[in-house]
Amino acid sequence: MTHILIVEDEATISNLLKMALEKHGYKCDCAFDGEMGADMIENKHYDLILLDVMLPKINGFELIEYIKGFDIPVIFITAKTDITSRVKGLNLGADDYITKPFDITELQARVEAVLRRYNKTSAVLTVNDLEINTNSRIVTKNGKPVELTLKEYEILLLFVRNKNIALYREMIYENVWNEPYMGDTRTVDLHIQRLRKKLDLKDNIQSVYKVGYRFTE
Amino acid sequence: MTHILIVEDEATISNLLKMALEKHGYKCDCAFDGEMGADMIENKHYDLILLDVMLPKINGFELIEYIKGFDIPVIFITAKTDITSRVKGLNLGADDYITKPFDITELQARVEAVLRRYNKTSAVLTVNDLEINTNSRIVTKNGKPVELTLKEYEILLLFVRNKNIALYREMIYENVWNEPYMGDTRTVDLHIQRLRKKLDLKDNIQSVYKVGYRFTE
DNA sequence: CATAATTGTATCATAAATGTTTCAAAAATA
DNA sequence: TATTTTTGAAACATTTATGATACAATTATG
Repeated sequence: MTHILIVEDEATISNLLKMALEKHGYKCDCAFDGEMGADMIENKHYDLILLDVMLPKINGFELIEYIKGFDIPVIFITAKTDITSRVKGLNLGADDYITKPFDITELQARVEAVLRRYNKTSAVLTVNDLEINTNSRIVTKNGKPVELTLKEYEILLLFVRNKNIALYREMIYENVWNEPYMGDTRTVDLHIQRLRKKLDLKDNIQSVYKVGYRFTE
Repeated sequence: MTHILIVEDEATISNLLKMALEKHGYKCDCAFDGEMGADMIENKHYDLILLDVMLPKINGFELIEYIKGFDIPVIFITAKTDITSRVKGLNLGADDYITKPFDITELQARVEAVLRRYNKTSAVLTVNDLEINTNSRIVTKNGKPVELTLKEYEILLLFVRNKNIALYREMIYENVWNEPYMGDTRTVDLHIQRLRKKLDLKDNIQSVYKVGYRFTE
């Protein structure tokens, strides 16, 4: 389980981040100021820190200095307008940054990229004759590349990362679309049908009546 | 991973350097005076040292003397006005120098040049019939030189160094332009179209719908 | 200072992705 | 088995992204 610490004083943003990341299988804790952040880092292991620059008590820059000794990757959160702070953050050793307001999908991609860089985990997911390269975003079936759209790709990724688990339509929708599921649409179904067709996954992607879908090997 | 030590007492400059270099894939540490620099060199391997002449405690000239035994290339940082120190530095064994205030792009080019000289790594990147000489900045296609503008050249370099990775527009922009990407412009797209046209890279530079572009062989 | 080269914006056309609707097929329920 | 509900499949409409071109603005160069 990958643990992420979110150091951010605005609860709205903090919660948004937490929800988005936990949906993708990360465990998140939140600290609301720099001091609290420092405390938490001391008492528990984290694999990644998301750090807002403008914090009460200890600010982001000071905290980064403090974190340095722990060898934990850091992604800075900063306002789009506040260029100088962002620059400063990177200087001090943040591994990446993301600007507010941010695109959740991109944030997730960056979190993964930073974690990959640190852990040297593979960027390639394999299921039978199916291969997903999360660096190049190229998907191959029996070695042959198959063009997937963004939604298709993200649904596939969700499935592969949640093998043998029946996923509710709601989960799928909220994970991929990053917005609340209002029910009664067939959008998810349609995309899954297209996925099945393109990758010949009739047997792997099973529909779970009244619930959603399940991916198996 | 190439490690660079920045020995510089002004945090602003130090940070600027670190940011610019880390964006281009170098890992940087900072020392804030000569003594600290000497310590760090003793305890860790560095591939290159950026060294300010005017330092507290031990000054740059003394430190250079000390470094000599380690066989690490050095680039001197010096004020524009202070020509004599520059000369002195070179005499003492600096491999290059850069004057404050400096142009980031030029600095990066010099860092690469010095590292190449030291490691005797090739200055020529080759992808199929495409050749990029990073010394002369001459790009040839099937042996024939092709004129590229600065932006085109840097985008191409970024692509060649990140083969088979889907790059977000934002990443491309911030790497090449060294400033934050505000979104919703077509600038990157346009330059990529020009690159494709000039070098006939329709197949190599693929657009990744809703994401950005990807360079493949 | 004038000219040329580069870079960036605006526009339109095209292509691709997405989502809704419809109807047929399948599954559950009684 | 009949009925209801859900899913599959196809066609269509809508939205969005990219390619291409022309032109404006900026920056370099002599």
